[in-house]
Amino acid sequence: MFIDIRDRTGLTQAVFDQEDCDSEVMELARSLRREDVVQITGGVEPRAGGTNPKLDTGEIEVRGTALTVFSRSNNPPILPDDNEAAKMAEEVRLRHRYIDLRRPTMQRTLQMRHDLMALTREYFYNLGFLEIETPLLIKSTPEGARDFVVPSRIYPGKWYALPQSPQIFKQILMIAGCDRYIQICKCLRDEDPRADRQAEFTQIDLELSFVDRDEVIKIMTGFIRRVFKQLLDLDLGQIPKVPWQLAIDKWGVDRPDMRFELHLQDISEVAAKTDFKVFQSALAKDRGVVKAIRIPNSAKALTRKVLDQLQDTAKLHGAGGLPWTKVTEDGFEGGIAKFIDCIAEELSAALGVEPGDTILMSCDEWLTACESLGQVRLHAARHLELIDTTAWKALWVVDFPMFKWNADKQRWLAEHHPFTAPIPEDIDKLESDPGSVVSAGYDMVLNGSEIGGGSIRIHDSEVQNTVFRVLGLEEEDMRVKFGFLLDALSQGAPPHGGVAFGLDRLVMLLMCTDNIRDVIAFPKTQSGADLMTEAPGPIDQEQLNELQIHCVEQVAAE
RNA sequence: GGGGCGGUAGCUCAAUUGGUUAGAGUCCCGGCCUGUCGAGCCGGUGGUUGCGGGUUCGAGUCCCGUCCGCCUCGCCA
Repeated sequence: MFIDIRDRTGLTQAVFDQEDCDSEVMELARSLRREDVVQITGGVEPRAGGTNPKLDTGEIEVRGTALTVFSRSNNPPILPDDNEAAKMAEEVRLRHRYIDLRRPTMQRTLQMRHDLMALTREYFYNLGFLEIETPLLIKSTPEGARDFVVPSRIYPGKWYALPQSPQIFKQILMIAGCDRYIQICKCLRDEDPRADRQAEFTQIDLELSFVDRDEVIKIMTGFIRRVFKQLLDLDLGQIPKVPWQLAIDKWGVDRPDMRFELHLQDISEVAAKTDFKVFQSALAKDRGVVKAIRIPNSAKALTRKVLDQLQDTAKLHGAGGLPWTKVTEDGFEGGIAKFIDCIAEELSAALGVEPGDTILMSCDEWLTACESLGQVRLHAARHLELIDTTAWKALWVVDFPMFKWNADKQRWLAEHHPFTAPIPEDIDKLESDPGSVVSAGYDMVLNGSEIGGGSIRIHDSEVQNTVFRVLGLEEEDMRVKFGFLLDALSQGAPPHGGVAFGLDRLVMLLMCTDNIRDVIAFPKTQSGADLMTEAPGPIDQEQLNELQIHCVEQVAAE
């Protein structure tokens, strides 16, 4: 009579034999069913009937002499089995989360998440950081994501917001003389979730006084290297700083995946020598460029169908199309070959092509051309399996532009957030030429995923006012919404800066999953529902009355 | 808010041009066997085909609406 017993550390076999225990125990053991909760008393011994190499505990077994049944389980709707779970609809796993979490992988993930949090606190506490909590019920601030909102009972018609991040509070803590702050905190943004994004997520949030960009980067580099060394026994090595402009130029994204090559190259000069209208009209644009990537030995793999899919990718990201050609012994063939034959030699030399290569191109205004081809680069690499999945490539992206122009709203938006400082030499240009101002922000990127970012903040209320003005916030509006911050800044504010790391995404990387729900004990679905508790749910009329909230439209169902 | 894919037994799936009583594996229950560990053999329970309409002699299948899940664009300072 064999029984697999499982706890959070793993699986062990127990055996009940008439030679070891009386018939009552035998009978009770025989009555055991899946997921019953038991206590087994007995000796640990080498297995009598041969070992099982597939189990960590395959060489031993517990020979039961006594048995207590703490609790019986109904027949479980799903099994806590990693292989089963891989095939199962995620919906049913989320509905029965208490069973799904029993799976070995889930237990390991929860352990990993805990280890990361413990390590984080230890690392920063040792550097003199203070863990300080900030409020959950706060004032709604403009800009940024949509706020989750909580009605006030005491002030009918007024609302709290839940924090999108503790940003302003941690800056105020610096002004309050707290020097070094850390918090592992929940952040809430009422935006549609994604595979790697939840409305409710966890941040490793910190802020330091009297630092410059490179000091923050140094501390965080030490942190992330420690994380991977301690949790995965992996040395990330030196972490290079890449200016934003170079990142876009070379990889076509502000979070480059450096685990594979396929760099974007600028072929504007050569392309200008053709009569190809598509190139010519792109080059005629302000900052118009022609970019190309060379994909070695891909002529066969990149079939017409695949190229069409890549073209869809390019179009989705703003390009008009995806000019391409293949390289043969006899020159270019297919795609736009006939338009660029005239520059075949020059272009081949510039790109260093060889027969069997495919050349993919984009042409447009610089940012669009780079970004669309950057996405093509990613998709092509995935399709051709060029990504070294055992590699770990981290970098810092620095020198972001301070603002980006939003054509729809016809105004400047903060690239990072409105409290980010410009680099000192660009302060004069804030109002005269906002588009050229470089910010003191920094993002850490690991394997093409942004895992953290931050900036040196503005610690001068005049500069802060100027930035608000550039962002088109009215003077009066500023007073109402950020008056307390401006007041604080004018009461002696130290230079300060900080960073926030996405805890969930870090655990995703550590556990090698691309599903954020796998690293959160009780996650929500893509429509923000908790399938286990069925939140969000209705509330009593009495509660509504108390809050003086009247629902205009009753929900039809029920 | 837009696009794509999906929803049939507890779970994973099948079901011909619309056609008999919606099947299989697994799980579960019972029996036999058994130092088993992906056990084996025999038998059994289990279904409002997500929901609501419509077309039809007849709908899992076709049409309309709706709900839910996943991926994705917008969005995510």
